[in-house]
Amino acid sequence: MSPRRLDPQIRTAIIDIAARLLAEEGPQALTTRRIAAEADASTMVVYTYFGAMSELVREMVYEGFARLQRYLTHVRRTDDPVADMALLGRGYRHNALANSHLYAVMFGGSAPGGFSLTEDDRQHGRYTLSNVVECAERCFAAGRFRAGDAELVAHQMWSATHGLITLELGDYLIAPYDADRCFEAQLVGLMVGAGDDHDAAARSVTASRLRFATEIASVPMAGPENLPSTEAAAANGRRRPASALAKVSSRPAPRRAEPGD
Amino acid sequence: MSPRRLDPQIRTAIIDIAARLLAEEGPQALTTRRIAAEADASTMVVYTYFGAMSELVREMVYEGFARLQRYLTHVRRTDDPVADMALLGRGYRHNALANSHLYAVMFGGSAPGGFSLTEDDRQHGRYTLSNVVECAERCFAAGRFRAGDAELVAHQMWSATHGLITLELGDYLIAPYDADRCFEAQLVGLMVGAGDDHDAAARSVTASRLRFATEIASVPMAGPENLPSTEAAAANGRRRPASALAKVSSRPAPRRAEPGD
DNA sequence: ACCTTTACATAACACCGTTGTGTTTTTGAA
DNA sequence: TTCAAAAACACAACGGTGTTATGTAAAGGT
Repeated sequence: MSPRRLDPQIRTAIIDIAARLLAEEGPQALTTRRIAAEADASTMVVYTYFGAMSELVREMVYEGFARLQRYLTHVRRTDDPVADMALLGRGYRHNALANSHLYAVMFGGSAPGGFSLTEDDRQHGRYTLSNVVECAERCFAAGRFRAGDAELVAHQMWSATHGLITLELGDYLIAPYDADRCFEAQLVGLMVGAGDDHDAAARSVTASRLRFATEIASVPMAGPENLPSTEAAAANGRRRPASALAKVSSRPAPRRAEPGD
Repeated sequence: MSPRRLDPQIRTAIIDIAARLLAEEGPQALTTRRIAAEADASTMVVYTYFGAMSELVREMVYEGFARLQRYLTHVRRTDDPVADMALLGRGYRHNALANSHLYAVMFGGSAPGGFSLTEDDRQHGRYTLSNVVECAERCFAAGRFRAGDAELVAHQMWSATHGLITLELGDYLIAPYDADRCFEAQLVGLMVGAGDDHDAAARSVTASRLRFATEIASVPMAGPENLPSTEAAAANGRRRPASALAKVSSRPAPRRAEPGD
């Protein structure tokens, strides 16, 4: 027996290409033929390296959860836990807007290539809530939130923020009730709903706005090349291999307003 | 000149079939060939009657907004406007769960047949908020909500409820933090966040739960046959024309828990 | 050097939305 | 009543999708 091994660099290159296509041109650009063309290969690469298109999408979903987690873990624990909580919300929204197409896949919005979330995938998503749960407990300890179930509070923060973001990505929030305005109001409303005093909540939300630039926007976010099961392959200096059909790309990803004011 | 007119009954029959396919088998069953087969016709019917698949989807989206509006307008205006507000939320969720696939299309979740929302479509969606805005104003007048922007409050109610529903439809909310529990907690949290006293909010939310059966669950919701531009055609007694390939249908729409407990 | 196992390319299959190409049917006017 | 124009409709095709069968070339342990 003497098989022939897969090239891990090709695997990461495929993920890189797919992530770029999803980010720049949306889910309808995520086709096996398009990916193969960008990689100067045949459509078989998707099946030899991932088994199916949906598994390739799943790899990107994992990367998406990892990025979200990275943002949330960069929120510092200060003596104003309500401001920390608001900043977690800002980080969540920042990640969703920076990777809007991927966010839609992660939370059931779109399903390119027949992809569907498994229970394991969803558990990855719920795991990121642990940051919020811990922060809610600190809000309890500080006497800012009404004593209760921290995990339940975290779910309320999550669902409300998720809803605002999906409406925003669906272009449902327009002036004068644009996403930024609704988000700021929602942050205060969530803190008050959890038990905080209105004026204190407003002050903490304002404080979190100032921390956004240093704790969220500046988080080093490497490209999709370093993924799970990527190991080395980063020592290689070249970028992607300059595809044959580098067509002028229909439209270069619609510019969206950044959340951090 | 002497053209040949379209049969309005066929048009409504197509919409009926498409709505049933979407509801029972999801967006992936909404294909021109499948619709044509169910209608014992060729795929051309979709194009002669609707121009394109996306326009047929648009008709169903309009019906979806009409149903949502019908639920919301059946919430009575009582002397407990906070309970009215909570019941609006229950009606919103009830409609979303009863027409989950359609709800996903209405708010950007899925896009069968290359459908995409136009600004006019979204305006239909925003219009249903007027019920909530009016209710928020009554909450202000009753001294229950902190004085402010009724439309902004309505947006907070909307985005939070929408977020919980999309997470619920994506199977992200599981025990012990299942959708019902999160929703009840969210209702109270939203009212408190808008300025209501916690105990008063809890009482009103509980009161709204009792009103659900009579004001929401019992709303007469006719099938998709009476749609805009349907006019008569209802005088016809027959149902759909018993398609040739009434295959045993993969799975009969997953059963979901009802919100009104 | 060999031989097995696998990667890979090519082409095909079944499906999709859409669109030509005819034919059939309706319908207002002569 | 007859006629002809215009549109509905069926059929088949076109370009696209994910996936798979088939053949070939290359890699690696013996």
